[in-house]
Amino acid sequence: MSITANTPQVLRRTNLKAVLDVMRGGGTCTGSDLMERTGLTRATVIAVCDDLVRRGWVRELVAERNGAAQKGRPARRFAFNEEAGCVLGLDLGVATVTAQVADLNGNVLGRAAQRIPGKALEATAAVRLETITSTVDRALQEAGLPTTAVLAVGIGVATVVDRHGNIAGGHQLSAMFDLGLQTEVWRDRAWPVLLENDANLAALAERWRGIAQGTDDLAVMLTGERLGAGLIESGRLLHGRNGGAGEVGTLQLVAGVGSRDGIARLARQWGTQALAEGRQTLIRELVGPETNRVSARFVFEAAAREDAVALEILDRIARRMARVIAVLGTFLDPELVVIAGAVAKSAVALLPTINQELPALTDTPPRVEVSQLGDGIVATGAVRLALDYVEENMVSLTPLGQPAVT
Amino acid sequence: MSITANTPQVLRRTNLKAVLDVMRGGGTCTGSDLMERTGLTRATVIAVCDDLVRRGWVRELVAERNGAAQKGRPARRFAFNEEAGCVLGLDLGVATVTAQVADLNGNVLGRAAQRIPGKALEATAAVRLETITSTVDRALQEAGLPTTAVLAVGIGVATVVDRHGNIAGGHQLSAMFDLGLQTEVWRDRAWPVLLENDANLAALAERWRGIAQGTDDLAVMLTGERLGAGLIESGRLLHGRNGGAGEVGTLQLVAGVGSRDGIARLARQWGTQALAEGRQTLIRELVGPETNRVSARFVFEAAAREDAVALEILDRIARRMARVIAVLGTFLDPELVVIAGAVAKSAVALLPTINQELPALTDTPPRVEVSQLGDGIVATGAVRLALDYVEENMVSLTPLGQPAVT
DNA sequence: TCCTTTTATTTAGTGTCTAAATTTATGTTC
DNA sequence: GAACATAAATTTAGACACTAAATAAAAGGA
Repeated sequence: MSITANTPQVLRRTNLKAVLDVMRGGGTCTGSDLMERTGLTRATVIAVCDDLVRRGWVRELVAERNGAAQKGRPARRFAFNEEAGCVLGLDLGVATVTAQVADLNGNVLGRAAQRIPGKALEATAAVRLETITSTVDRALQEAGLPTTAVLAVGIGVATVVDRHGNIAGGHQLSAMFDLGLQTEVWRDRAWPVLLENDANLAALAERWRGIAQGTDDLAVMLTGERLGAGLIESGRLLHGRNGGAGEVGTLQLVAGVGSRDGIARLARQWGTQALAEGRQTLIRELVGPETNRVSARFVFEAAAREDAVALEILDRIARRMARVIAVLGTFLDPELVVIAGAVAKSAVALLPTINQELPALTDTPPRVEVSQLGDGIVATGAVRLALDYVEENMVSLTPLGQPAVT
Repeated sequence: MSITANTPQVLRRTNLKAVLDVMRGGGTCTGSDLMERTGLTRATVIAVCDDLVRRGWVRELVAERNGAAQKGRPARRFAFNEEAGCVLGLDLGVATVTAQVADLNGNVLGRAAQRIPGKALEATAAVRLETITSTVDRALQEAGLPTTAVLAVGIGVATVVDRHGNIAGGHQLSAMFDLGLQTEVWRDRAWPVLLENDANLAALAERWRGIAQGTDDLAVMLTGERLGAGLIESGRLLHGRNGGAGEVGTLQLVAGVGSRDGIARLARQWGTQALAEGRQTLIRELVGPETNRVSARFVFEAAAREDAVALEILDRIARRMARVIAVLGTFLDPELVVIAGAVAKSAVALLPTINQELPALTDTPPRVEVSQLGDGIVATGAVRLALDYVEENMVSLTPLGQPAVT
């Protein structure tokens, strides 16, 4: 069991990959472009391209005289064939299933979302699986693609997943998501299924399409009902021994530092408490006189209107977040911490307090930003995860509508 | 700028490396052994071995009839040539310089240690460099090796170092160690110099020769006057954006959680305090009546003799360590946390309390152990760092006493 | 039409591997 | 000791993948 390369064909595979890496991400390439970017000779580059076209990953464009007068023999133009297949990104929440279908450049071709019917927490595995499959099928239908087009499926779940994609038992919600997605379900569809923690996928998403582009060291706090962090160091996700890395929610440190609860739950909790104490606040108006069912939204709205009680709640939340971020910053030294999740939009209000608190808590406060990616963040990360898999294994996968090629 | 492989020679280089990886770590190999371990054919394996012998990294042993009667043509026997060069591991402390010389299997051939003359904190760069060089030369002399035998130098420093081996400015002690070791000093000796944080090297050492062998996810708390952690996830050191990962000392969280100070300093501090308060304790006897200069050793010794005040101090230290370990465990999910450093031996006394405290602080308490490596831990890690470099670059380096080979 | 430019393609040569045949150096058996 | 068995090394032939250099193709411009 060691790093072995044997046949000369390994060389070709390496070069196939090198050329694909250059081509991917759009734009057309000429042989000369590829020579420059890969360092290979023209003969090799063309041979590799022909190989890729034959395999279906690349298409050759008809030589179009493109504007500017060009001397010399026209170059053959190649482009990555983003339609050689698609990937699926799933966000399995406690109550909702979200699916995205994307082509191999990551362009979203279809979306679907469904609630788990009935009481989500009590749903059986069968009901859950049924919902997942039908959501996937709807998204594929919208994209106009058959199940055979799917090259990989990335799935985000709200529990601990180790680095091999196995759900770690004994954790909160672990039973709920341990549905045999990798092996049993979709066995007939033969999809490679990649499970990952939702906060980790949020981190992939921020680095791919969010505010963390170009950042190799970051933490994304995915907050809502729960609180979890996705950690990327040197461009790689951190999992820890059992996938528990970033599970800041399980930290029960001295009062106030630990926080099993996300921003939304804290806002609701403390808002409800304020009402129960009969305090004078706009939250009462927003909730209505009849009930005490505070939602996070009401607290943030009241705060936006300068309500003192709501502002105090936000202040408490921000201080708690600052503490968690300070610890993250000290232990991992990320370049950037992103606050993401259901309440990200409202979280902008927390930034001033957080940034004000941080210097007192750590010598090297990280930059803190709020995510702009919105609801689809986990599904987007799941798409990225699936794309990573496909890109890594392209040479051994068979693209859509192509016979197997050796 | 992309992953490129071109000539068929790349294949050979990969296979050279594969064969070396099998051979390294002692023992002799026959062609058949290598065939099995690398998956290459006999013809290739022999060709690669001949190549390695020619380059000087491998030596062929005289065919010795080894005990058991062997049918067939005797196999040629090859062994990694651990004397093809050596590496240097340095531990630059605030007041002391420690050097180890090791062969390419990591066997220590020479050691030396020297104190920085005069007041260490006030020593000039010139004095410091002089001490370093003379310590190195002594160690080489003991090993009986010329400076030309050195293939790489690993250096541990007690400050923040980023993943490229650059000392991050603006940190505690950063100026003290930023001596131009990589470029200016030893320019004439042309050694590759690899700088790394001391706690990180302690982590490498524990994984190589210590209690963490076979562990891919671990944290090593290097504690003494300072407190720093070396973090390994999935077998790789974590640095963070600026190398600050693991600098738990800079954490100024709510009372008691932060800890700029290591175990030794806390023991001294709290011991001194107890004396100042005039409490009845064995520490007084150990220190002597004349003075109040408590050292950590006295506190631990008093505790070993069941002194109530000393035991209370140990309890406080253990609780503080438990908090830091709990945070580490929660954020990074290591398999193992090792307590190392000057006070490691005494730290055994802390284990019961730490293990008792942990479950209340985190849902997933890591295993906690005490290092057995002793004083040389950082230098050992530095040797490992240098070996890693040499092993990675073996194909492009020139071993001792060999002409350059292409 | 001829020249220049840029690119593609072909050809010859080299390095590396595998697979199969051959040789070598031993032990075993009669 | 000759014949046989065995395990390993070595040689040979063939397959690939690459480079480098020569050749061919497809344009624009004088």
